[in-house]
Amino acid sequence: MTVDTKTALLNSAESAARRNGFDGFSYADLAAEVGIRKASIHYHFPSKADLSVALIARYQEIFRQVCAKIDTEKTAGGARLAALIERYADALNGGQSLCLCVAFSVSRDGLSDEAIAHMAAFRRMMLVWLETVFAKGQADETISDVTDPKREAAATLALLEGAQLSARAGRDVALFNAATAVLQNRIK
Amino acid sequence: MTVDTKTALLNSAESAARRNGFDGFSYADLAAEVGIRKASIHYHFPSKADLSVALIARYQEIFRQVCAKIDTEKTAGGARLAALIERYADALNGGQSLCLCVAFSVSRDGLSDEAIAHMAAFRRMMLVWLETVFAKGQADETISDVTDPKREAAATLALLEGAQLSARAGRDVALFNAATAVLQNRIK
DNA sequence: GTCTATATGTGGATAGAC
DNA sequence: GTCTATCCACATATAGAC
Repeated sequence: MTVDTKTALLNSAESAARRNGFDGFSYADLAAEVGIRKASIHYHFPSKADLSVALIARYQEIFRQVCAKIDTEKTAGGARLAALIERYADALNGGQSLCLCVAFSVSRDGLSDEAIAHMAAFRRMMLVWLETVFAKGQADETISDVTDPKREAAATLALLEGAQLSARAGRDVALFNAATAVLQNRIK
Repeated sequence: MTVDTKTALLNSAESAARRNGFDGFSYADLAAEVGIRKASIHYHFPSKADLSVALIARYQEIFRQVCAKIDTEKTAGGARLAALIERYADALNGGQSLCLCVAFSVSRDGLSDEAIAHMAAFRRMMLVWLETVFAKGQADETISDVTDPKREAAATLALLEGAQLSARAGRDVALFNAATAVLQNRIK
């Protein structure tokens, strides 16, 4: 199935941003991949800041659906947590890609205030969801040693992002698994 | 006390890199801060890749000393872990800076293979040290719920780096403390 | 919507005088 | 060691034809 130019640009940009960071690709790169001239991109996204906002907004919406899907497919807290960890592992693409939120976290410019606000909103969304997951896992005893669900949520998001970072740095998914092994073992 | 030009350049570059990433500063920036012309920088560091290697090599050496100092000042495993966490918190500079290793992990180019190898060596060094810390904390019972020291080490390094990332993204040190609260509470 | 052509800025890097 | 001057590549962005 073919996608419209705007979607093709978003797909290409997201892939590039997750591989090299938001400052790590240019309109020329996108143009080459999508098959139009770089000037044409400005018709869809007048500035690169506009593109950054569109990217992170779409990403947040996708993850909202991902979490919702996990909620319908899994009932146990532990199973839901395991599903999210797997999602973060898959996002690595063999050690080449990062979660868009992690990739954006290090870019210096190009990111408008609006994009930064979206990033914060994304993290808040994930924290809320993770908190309910840990609360459920504590109640149904599918996650061991749960103290405070809110704190567990904050620790888990940081752990997943940090594990991605070291895996990407070493171009080795095994590093992600090593960093998340303790967490995985808490899942019954 | 005044420092020589080369050291001043390294200091300025490290600060800039930890704030904005390795691709987030230019020779022009360094020149302005140090007070020489940018062409002069090439005398000390012919290419920016040379600068990246010098930066990460110096950083690893500093941390080798940091860990050694902690080992002499603290004996309990828990106290040693607490000291490292505090070091990572301080490195945030109120939410503006990252550990150089984290900052480098997201840069795309400019980093030579040599610099990447140094980064991997830095992480390995920290993992080895953390493993001994957890082993000690398990033995002297100053860290609770220690399962496998090697896995705990991998999880802790990822957690610290991830916690820095979210704190930097939100420009708020409280986010670092929130993410590390569970770990902190395991220290007796 | 996409094109060609171009403006404008900034990056790292070099040559050669002092 | 540091300077001035300059080069070249590449970035985002705009104007205007089709």
